[in-house]
Amino acid sequence: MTTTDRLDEDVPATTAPVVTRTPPVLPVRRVSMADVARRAGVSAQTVSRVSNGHPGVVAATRSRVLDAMAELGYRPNSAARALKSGSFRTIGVILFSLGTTGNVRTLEAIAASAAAEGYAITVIPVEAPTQDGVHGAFTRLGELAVDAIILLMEVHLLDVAQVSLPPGVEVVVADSDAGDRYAVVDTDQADGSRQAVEHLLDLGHATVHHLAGPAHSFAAERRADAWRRTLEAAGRAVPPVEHGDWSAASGYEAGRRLAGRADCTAVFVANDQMALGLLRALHDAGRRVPEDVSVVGFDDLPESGEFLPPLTTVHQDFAEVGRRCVAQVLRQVREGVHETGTRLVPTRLVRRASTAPAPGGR
Amino acid sequence: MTTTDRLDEDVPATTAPVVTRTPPVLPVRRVSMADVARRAGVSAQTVSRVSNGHPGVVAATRSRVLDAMAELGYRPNSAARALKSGSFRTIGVILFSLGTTGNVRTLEAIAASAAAEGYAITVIPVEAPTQDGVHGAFTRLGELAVDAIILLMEVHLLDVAQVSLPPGVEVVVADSDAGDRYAVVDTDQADGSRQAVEHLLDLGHATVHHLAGPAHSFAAERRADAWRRTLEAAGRAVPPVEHGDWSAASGYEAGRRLAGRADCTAVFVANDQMALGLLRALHDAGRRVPEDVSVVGFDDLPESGEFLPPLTTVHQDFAEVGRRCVAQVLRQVREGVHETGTRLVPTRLVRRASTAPAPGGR
DNA sequence: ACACTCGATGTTTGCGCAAACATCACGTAC
DNA sequence: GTACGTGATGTTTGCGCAAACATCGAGTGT
Repeated sequence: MTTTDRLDEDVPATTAPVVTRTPPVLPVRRVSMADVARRAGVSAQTVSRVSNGHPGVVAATRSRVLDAMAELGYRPNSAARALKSGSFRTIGVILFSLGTTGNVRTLEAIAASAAAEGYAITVIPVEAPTQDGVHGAFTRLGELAVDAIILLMEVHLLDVAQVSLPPGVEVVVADSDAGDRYAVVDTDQADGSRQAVEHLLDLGHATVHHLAGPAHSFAAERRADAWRRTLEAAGRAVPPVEHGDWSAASGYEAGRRLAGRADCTAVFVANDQMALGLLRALHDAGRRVPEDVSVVGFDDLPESGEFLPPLTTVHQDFAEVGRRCVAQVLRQVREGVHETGTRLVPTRLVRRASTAPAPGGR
Repeated sequence: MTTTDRLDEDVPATTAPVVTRTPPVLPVRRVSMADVARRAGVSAQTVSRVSNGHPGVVAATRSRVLDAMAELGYRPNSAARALKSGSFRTIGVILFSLGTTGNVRTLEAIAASAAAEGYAITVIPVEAPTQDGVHGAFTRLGELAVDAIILLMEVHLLDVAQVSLPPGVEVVVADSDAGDRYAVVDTDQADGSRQAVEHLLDLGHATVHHLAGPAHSFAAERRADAWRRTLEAAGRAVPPVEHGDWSAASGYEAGRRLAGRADCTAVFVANDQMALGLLRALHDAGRRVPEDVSVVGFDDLPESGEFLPPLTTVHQDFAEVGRRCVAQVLRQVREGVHETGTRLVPTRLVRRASTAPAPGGR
């Protein structure tokens, strides 16, 4: 330790755990339309009209009502409004985890798109059933105050988690395969993988190894499938697949195994985080990237361009996926139709410094 | 290009943009308690009692009602319930961006804690006012169907975004400084920074450079302040500060500038993403880490252990921050008290491979 | 000058639910 | 046998809002 003490005394604002209480302002019944109406000397209906911007209220009356609203601090009760209108103006997003970049970025786009449409987003994390018997509070999703649901997970996991979607609520699915039952919006996993593998083959590599995601993952399967098909279509050998769990640490482990294979000159990694770990494993094993081994990732994280070396990867347009999910689900809600089928969002390869011609050519 | 065509034809499920429509099932008025009551041959009130698990319903009646519910697919209308009870069982989380790891991880913990308490989370992204005049749909936060709000941003940004918190709603703030007005839960930024700087000084570095976050950020200020104080308390020179915007790319830029300073043997970086870019900049400049330059980050991302080299960093317990936010805000809601004051969540230094004794000792 | 139109505003009503209160059928005490 | 308690169930009511309908007054055409 050096000489400084804790610095707390100098920064009282953040460190003093002082708790002041203001007395419970006792059941302050919230001001209702009737209160505003009384104050403004009009009927409740007129307040409603002003509140909703309906026409047919003369300017003088309108401003009198607005003044009353401001003085009383009126804010409409959305429960009552929802009860009347039957709509909550809210979309539920069900997901397993916020731990993956894809989910988060998609959620962000969903939230932004929904806000632009005047909808709020309710996030519903469902727990893996690995937890002891106690399930999350949302086994009864039916009670959620949402008009529609976007499922940001694989459909079959719903069963695993022992939750069932409420009937009569519109659903759009991302990141899964259920185009026969639901409207699905997804990244074009297959085409992105094809681009990645072809890029490596074009560089002269005899074949391409693959570090896949977890076995049960739909996205991981899609990417591995497309990798295999592309190799087969080009008449190349299909090396055994390595599996990770999407984490950088699992990428490191798999990378140690791959580094040991002398024939491994090119790796297509199913996401950028695992690619990060793989890069470190190759570095530790003395295999240079890209001189000895070329690496392509999948996702294009904001920081992938700062890896050592900057990572060539498949760019996913999470924002577009989110936007389309919202557009689709709102269309279903508004038009009252239930649609099925899959819409794919294109991907594109971003070439950086982690890929190079095969050592020795071919 | 190699020989493969697009693979689409082989994977019809994900690629066929077929849209089937089922006819709008016309105003399917949702089944209400009255419907269930009629079916079960009881009164609506009895249905209500069963629905809420109230005692005083004989077993035979109860099961008759439950059967009717199941047959009709009844699910309670949360709008009506909220209208009666005055509570939505929902907490709003207001944030600027889901682009920072801290926000996301905290949000995740908030969602999990809230779910455990039977509360849902509504995410409200507010837009930076840099957008042309059009503000988000949530300028009128007052209409949100929430019982309380957790503010995951700096309070003063509310003004910047021209939104104001609805009166009468309980608020808890994270990642900001407003302990005089609100209950605040925050990471102990100052102590974490102190640990980082002292660690570097203990390793024999004459002083420590700092790559700070954006100037307007509260967290960035706190970390820079503590860095400066710790150096001053140890009687060391305080080098000029570099600034980034939290992104890895900005870390690279700042790293290029720092790499040019011969006296720079130790850098405390305000977050791990910038540290990633800084590592690459040092590498590109031929400065070895940790032999020539030691680097300490802040956050401890899941992948920070896979950087090249694995990053020594300050671990933030985002999950604990989230949990405390929920606990605090629910306490305020349930007990009807408004509290102020700040609670700090401790941090700890995680030592990995990016720090080493100063070159040449001192 | 009269009937009539039309815009501004007020009144009634019911959304689904759950407290509060009412009723009803038993059983028990004396 | 009468009175009364007890527990199960039914009835009434109103939460806050906004459609639907009612009313009212001022203008318009002839």
